[in-house]
Amino acid sequence: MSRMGMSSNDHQPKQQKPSLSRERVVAAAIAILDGEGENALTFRALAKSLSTGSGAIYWHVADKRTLLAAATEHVLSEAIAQSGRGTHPADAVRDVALGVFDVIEAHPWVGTELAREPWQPAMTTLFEKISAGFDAMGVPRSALFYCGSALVQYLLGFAAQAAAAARHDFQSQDRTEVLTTLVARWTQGEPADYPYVHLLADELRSHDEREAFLAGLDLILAGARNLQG
Amino acid sequence: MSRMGMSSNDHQPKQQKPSLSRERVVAAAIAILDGEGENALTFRALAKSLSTGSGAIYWHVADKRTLLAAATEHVLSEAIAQSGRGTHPADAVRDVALGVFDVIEAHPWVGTELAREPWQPAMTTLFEKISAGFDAMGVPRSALFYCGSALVQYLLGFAAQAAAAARHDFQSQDRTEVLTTLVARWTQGEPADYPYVHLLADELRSHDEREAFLAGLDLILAGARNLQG
DNA sequence: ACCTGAACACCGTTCAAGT
DNA sequence: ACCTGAACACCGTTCAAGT
Repeated sequence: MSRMGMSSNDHQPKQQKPSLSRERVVAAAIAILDGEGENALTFRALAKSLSTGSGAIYWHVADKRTLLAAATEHVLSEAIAQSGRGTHPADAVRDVALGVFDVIEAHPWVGTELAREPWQPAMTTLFEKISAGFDAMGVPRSALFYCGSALVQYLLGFAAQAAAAARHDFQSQDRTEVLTTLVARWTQGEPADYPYVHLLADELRSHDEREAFLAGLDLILAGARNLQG
Repeated sequence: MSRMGMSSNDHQPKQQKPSLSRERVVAAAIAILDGEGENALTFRALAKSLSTGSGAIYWHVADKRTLLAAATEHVLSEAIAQSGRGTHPADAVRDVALGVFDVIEAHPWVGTELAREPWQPAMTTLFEKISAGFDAMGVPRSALFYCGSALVQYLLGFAAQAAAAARHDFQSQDRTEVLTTLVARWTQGEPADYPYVHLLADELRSHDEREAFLAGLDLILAGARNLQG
């Protein structure tokens, strides 16, 4: 018990690089996806950021699809596992959906991945939770499946849209202008034929994303409540 | 035996190949997408099917993203333009959504494309139509945007799921088995923790796709009706 | 068991050269 | 104006060879 101090650290070992592991690979992939965008994730870039060869990565993950799924699972599973609180069942369902909303806002590439591969393991946990919520809300057994599916689809649609928006913003910064140009191109100089689209464009410029998400969610919840007993 | 007519085939004109055009390129792309799947569409395959060089295609379409968008637009726009009939406004909205449903069932790659690039021109027309429907249903102006967005997102989520399912079916034929294995992997031998997921799996095996789609749609319509002034 | 990095089999896209 | 097809700059993935 003598030996105070940092004797174990005295002669610091030469900066030895930590060995690879599946977790480190996934963590590095997430860092690239978050920091440089979806297109920046290549096995070469990943190998460089891990100071290794591109072939080494294949020892820890089967292929790129698996890597993307693992990255998605990593950021999604915890959020979903911890969500679902709320005094009323409908609040619990809202809380689960908002958990996914927040993850996608923070990591838009998760939206892309969910839109391509909806049934990640974490989404199964999500389905379980929201089904339990609908059940507690009094939705009849026979309609549980429809309600759960509808909510998941609403979520996936939001994921797709958010991811596409993030991709576009990534390369042309000016969100408002992009939108105006887009609507103008759509309506091709006949704005009178597309009054609602122009309303959409105005709302898109001013709306609060989270609020709109919740409003859509509430439509489904109201529809589900409508099915009670 | 030796001489059965066929005189109409006498001195056939020399097989002169028709010149390329944007429409022919898009049509050939659709044929490949429908017949051989999304992965089969490459500029080389396209060039071969058109008996030309891969570089020639670039004279008619800017790049692959544009080509995919044009193909999507081609199969989607007509369906959407002709849809929206119905005596009651809600029926009209249903009819528009079902139009997209049918297109995706017939061309699953449209689902993939919509999930990646939601705001194709045809989708703008769709938004216009369903907004008009909600308006006619009595939804207040301030909620039109939410209702339209929610319906579009539900549609996009369905598109993503249908496309993913089609991709999986494409390479492993046995739909039922794929599903069972998937659910088994998700629930990792603790089926008691995932009762609703097992319900989902059972329903997925037996449900009618169109009916489920409509049921989810009606949740949103019911929610919207709930907003009536 | 784990890592290296060159090599392979593709891609989308470009472009000098042809008609 | 339109087409050709080789060439370029990437990819994901493999694999003999190293430790």
